[in-house]
Amino acid sequence: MLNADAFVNALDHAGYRLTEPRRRLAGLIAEHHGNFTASEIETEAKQQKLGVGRATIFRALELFVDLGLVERLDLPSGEHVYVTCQPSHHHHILCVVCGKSTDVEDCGVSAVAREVGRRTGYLIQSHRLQLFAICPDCQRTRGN
Amino acid sequence: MLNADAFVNALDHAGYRLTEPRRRLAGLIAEHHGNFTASEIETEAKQQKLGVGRATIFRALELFVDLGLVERLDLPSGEHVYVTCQPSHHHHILCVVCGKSTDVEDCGVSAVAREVGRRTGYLIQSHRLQLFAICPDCQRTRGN
DNA sequence: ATTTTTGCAAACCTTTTGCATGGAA
DNA sequence: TTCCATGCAAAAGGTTTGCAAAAAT
Repeated sequence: MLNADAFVNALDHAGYRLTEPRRRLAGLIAEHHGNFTASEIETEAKQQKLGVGRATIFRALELFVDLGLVERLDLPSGEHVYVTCQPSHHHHILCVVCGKSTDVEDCGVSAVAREVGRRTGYLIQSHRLQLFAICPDCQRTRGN
Repeated sequence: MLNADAFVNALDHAGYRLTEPRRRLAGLIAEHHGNFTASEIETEAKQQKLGVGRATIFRALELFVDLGLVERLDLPSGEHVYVTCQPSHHHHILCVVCGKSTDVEDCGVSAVAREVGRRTGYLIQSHRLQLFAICPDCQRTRGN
């Protein structure tokens, strides 16, 4: 979980202007512990009368993705969701109940990728692993 | 690579009607060695004057996905592409140059998923691995 | 001052849906 | 003949873009 300052600092550090809309969106995003969609952000911004337009939301999200603070994931349903994350190579595990997302370090996926490359003759450039699961909290709640 | 008959047989076996639009789309899809988008299929259908509507294309693709003959993947760009595949659990390796797709068996990913589950306390439900690479043919062609 | 950023609205693209017609079983 | 499937056109989402106005440096 990142706080709003992390976003603002990253913007500043990368030479982007620290505008009010960006600060407000940083605040909104930082409040999310799970995944979120662009339109959820839009709805929240509207409810809280933050006065930021749709386009600005998409532009800010793209910016945060570029800065590596946010990642866009594709659910099996095809829906696009965003999650905040640390800016390093990693994978994501998503709770299918509450939507919470956790970063996962490599855990051997790279080795698997390398192995597949050897077997198939493909020259692996990159890989993505997505895990869908039930988080500890939701396991307790639902008695699984 | 599946041929058009495989699609037709699968439809028949599952009790779906063997209509002309479905046969034609099966033929179109079978011609694809790499990935393809719904709108590519639409364009091709239009060029070849197959007389199948957009809606029918989406409905047929959904059907083929349900039958496990086609899978929908999400590229990092967010674009949705389809690939033909064998109906069993597996992963995909996509050539970033020519778009060709190859099925990959497990190769240890399940073990990784289990390991992650143990470490994080999440109860893993499913996983997806996508590999982006350069296929042997394209390696030769480009002298990599 | 200068340049970036914003909001708005419209455009765009992909996918879905309603419904009358047509075709398979 | 009875449903299932199709085509069309419209609707529905989600995302991007053009541009003049506003804000940050």
